[in-house]
Amino acid sequence: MTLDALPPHQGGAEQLAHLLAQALLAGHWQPGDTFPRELDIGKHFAVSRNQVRNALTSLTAAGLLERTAGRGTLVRKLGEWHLLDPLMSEWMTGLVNLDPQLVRAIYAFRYSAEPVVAALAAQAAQADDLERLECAFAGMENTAGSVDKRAEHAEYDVAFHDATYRASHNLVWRQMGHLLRPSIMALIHRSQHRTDTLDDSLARHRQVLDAIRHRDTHAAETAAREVLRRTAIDLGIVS
Amino acid sequence: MTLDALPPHQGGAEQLAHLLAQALLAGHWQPGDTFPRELDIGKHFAVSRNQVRNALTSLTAAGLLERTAGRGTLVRKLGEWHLLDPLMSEWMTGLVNLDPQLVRAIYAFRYSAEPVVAALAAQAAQADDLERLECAFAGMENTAGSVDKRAEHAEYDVAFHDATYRASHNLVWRQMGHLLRPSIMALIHRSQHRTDTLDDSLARHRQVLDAIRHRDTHAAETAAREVLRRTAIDLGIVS
DNA sequence: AGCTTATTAAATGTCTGACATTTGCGCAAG
DNA sequence: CTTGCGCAAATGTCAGACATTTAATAAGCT
Repeated sequence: MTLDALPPHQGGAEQLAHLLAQALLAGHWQPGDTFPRELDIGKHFAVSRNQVRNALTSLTAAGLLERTAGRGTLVRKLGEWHLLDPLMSEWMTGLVNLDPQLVRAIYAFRYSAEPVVAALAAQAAQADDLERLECAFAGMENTAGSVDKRAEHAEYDVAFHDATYRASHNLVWRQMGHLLRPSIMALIHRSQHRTDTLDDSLARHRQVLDAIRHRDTHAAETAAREVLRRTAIDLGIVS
Repeated sequence: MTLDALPPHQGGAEQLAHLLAQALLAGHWQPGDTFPRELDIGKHFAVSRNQVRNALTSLTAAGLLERTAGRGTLVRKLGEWHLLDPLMSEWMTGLVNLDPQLVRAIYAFRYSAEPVVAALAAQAAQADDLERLECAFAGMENTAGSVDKRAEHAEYDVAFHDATYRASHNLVWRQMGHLLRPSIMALIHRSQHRTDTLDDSLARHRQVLDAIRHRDTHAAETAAREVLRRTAIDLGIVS
């Protein structure tokens, strides 16, 4: 695979990393392939070798590439990616053609984890946590239905789930909130956003909120599971 | 805080990063403090500015530092650390004075997560997963009791839990296995390793193994919880 | 022919010095 | 007291040469 198919870029090693990462995530290179050389990348995008090296350092840290002196740069397979690296979430967000295997894996994780997280949140939530949750839910309500507010709605959706993870008051769970963004963003492109499904989604989210507010761990657990059942349908994972 | 208290190092930006990271994790600098400048670090350890920059790049990616041109390098607080970065696990492993808040947070995560993971493993485990689990468990048995095999025993302990995460056959859960190593290694230094507690720990691990082997999700869930109750006692989190 | 050993080419890694850019501070004019 | 200018100090960037590792190739010996 060559670099010719990639769009131009404008300034900064971060953007270059973003560009190359999205190409890798989209499967432009097969695992095991040799990635273009530093100098070639520099020529193609008209950037210095330093910028290229900085970008490739990020990709290597994220487990997307494997570099060894003399041999070159190899593309690693999906199983080796560091999915929990915050940079990965950034790169995955907004990517239309995310590997279905990946979407499914992240969903399966959320389906098993979020009920537990919601239960923890019901135990540990403070006043500010509830405020965040309510604010996010209100935003979801206000942006529901309008077609041109779909992106905004997704942001509130992300905020709601992120607030749930934060409310667990556990450092580890909290950082996992990064994974939500790409998962929820994938919803925008895959779901039809019919009115009745949106209402259903809102109702299930409200039950999570209420359960956490009433400190009902069991209800929070089942409500979170119900939200994700709705999500699975919208993602097309189950009919 | 100065660099004078740090041990010398020998070659490689990775080792330098390891050294500085452990100093940061041990709390040698307070959050908000300004970290030594690149040139000073280079002088002190007799390495080039390149090596220093490479090391600091890793620490920055892990959320330990925040660098801005002109201002300098600031130390970030514990809540900002990227605990899920594999490098962090490497750095935390073998650190004697790990922040109790961190040990507790990781333990709380495991206590809520591992029952779910064990249940998933009971559903999804294949033949090779069972083999890994049995091999690790056998290693734990063989190295129990002997004082000079404590490190080896811990390795088998890590392998057992890691095999459980792997057996869930979920890409996200699997990567979380990194967190196990520092958590379990902390056990070595904190627990008294009396014979009866070791026997008890082994018995509970065996129940997890049996439950997964028999594909009993509920039993796996409760057995994993029992293992972690034992761990909590050994960690001194509960009496 | 087959195996071992130099040689060479090609890629990433490293060093060095200079320069660019950003930030915070001091100082002076208004 | 505020504003603006300029200086100093820190990280960021660049360019070029060099070092190191790796794989392939050719030479040479048995």
